[in-house]
Amino acid sequence: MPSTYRRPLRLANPADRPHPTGRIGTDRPMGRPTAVNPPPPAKPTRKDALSNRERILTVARTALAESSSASLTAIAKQAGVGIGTLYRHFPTREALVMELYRHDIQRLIDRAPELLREHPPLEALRLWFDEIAHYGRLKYGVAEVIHAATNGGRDDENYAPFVRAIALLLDAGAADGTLKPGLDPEDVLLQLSVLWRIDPARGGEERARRILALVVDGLRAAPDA
Amino acid sequence: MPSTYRRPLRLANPADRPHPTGRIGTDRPMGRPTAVNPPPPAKPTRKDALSNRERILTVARTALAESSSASLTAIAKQAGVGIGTLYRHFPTREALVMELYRHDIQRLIDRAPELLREHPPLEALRLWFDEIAHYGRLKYGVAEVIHAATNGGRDDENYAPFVRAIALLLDAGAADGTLKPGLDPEDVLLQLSVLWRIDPARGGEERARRILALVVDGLRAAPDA
DNA sequence: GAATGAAGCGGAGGGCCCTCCGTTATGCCT
DNA sequence: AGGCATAACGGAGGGCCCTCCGCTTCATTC
Repeated sequence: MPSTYRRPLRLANPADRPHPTGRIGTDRPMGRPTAVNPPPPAKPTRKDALSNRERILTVARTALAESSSASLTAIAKQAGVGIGTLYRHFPTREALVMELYRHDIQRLIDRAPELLREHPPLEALRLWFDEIAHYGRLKYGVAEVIHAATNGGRDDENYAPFVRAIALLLDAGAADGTLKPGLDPEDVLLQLSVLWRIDPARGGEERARRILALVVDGLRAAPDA
Repeated sequence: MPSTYRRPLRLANPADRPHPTGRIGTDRPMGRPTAVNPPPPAKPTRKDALSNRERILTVARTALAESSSASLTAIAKQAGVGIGTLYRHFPTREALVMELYRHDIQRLIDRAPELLREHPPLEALRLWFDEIAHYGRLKYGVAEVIHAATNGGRDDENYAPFVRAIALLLDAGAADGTLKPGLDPEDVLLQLSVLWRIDPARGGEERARRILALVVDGLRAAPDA
């Protein structure tokens, strides 16, 4: 019987909070970029580091699947690694979760242009939203992206592509006149953040769909113009 | 120099979390209701309890105004009261904040019927949203209400009236055909929860207004029906 | 005014988050 | 092979949240 600790889940003014910085792979003065040399989230070069990273991810995947609020301490322990190591690899909880969802998120991002090729913009947007609503993992993935970005994390790594995907859809809709022109993709992204506040147990999916439909309607061009 | 603790602000599946229960005023077997006898949030009867409660509120008001994420520990200490006492009075952080915002929230709720008397429904809804966007305190107050409710708190105490206020506006709009019929007020409330994710520092107010405008448009009756 | 029982107090205790930094061990170079 | 610089490790430490429960102090009764 674990404990009865109820996770904070604070509701703080974003402006209050400092912001974290990852470190792995950054210590190196980074001589001439060898080939593929993505900045902070670069995969560690040392063998032990790499294996640790994998181990953490494996453990985290199952642990977080069971209870999305599993403690990092527990994950570290179960992965046989010090808490400091976990943080070295994933400077924030979001970073860890993001890594787990990265594939799903990326697939979602890729879907935007695909859908646009197969459907008219408005329809594409609808379908895209549907995918988000349908796959719980995507919902939480999206939530993480928004969350990280909102908290001043400047987590452009994952945030920017997402915004671009939305912008793509919005622009297409603006071009053919079905959506309002000049919409801010970040506004829309923010509206999606509602999704993770929905209790999935109590008619979650249904509610999610309803709300997304409302959002789409809000984005449509005013027909009386 | 305080500390560098970065508040969790977790992003957990609501279903994972147990839920708290207040206690003050509930120990008494509550004989025949004396007159005004609201259930749990009843004001304590003992003199010391009452003064403590006031003291906590006073301290909390200024502390939270300074930094919306002030620690409860600090507040308790500053109020010259044990942490246990603080929790006895306000079983959760939301409860405390809610109490501070109670007046503002109540005023906002009261505004709904007032606005409906003075304006057509759609306009009333717009104005109501404007008030939320404009007063930061309301924004955070609203956030707390939603937050508490969303976390299975069944915090009907504050949640229900709010939902009713929205329902009022929606019904009026449905009646005169400017809003969609059959809208779920809780869906709308949930959409408002976006507001507190907006960083107030970076063009917050402007963004809030934009998004609220989108929300309203989403609620409007489809003119092509 | 004393007795008494329950409301209320308060802080220890368990759990978590995250940072810091002394220690370890790996990759690379000679 | 041996040495070295340093990437990476890991856990102590400081801070926070929240619960539990023995002790204190009102308020009420006699």
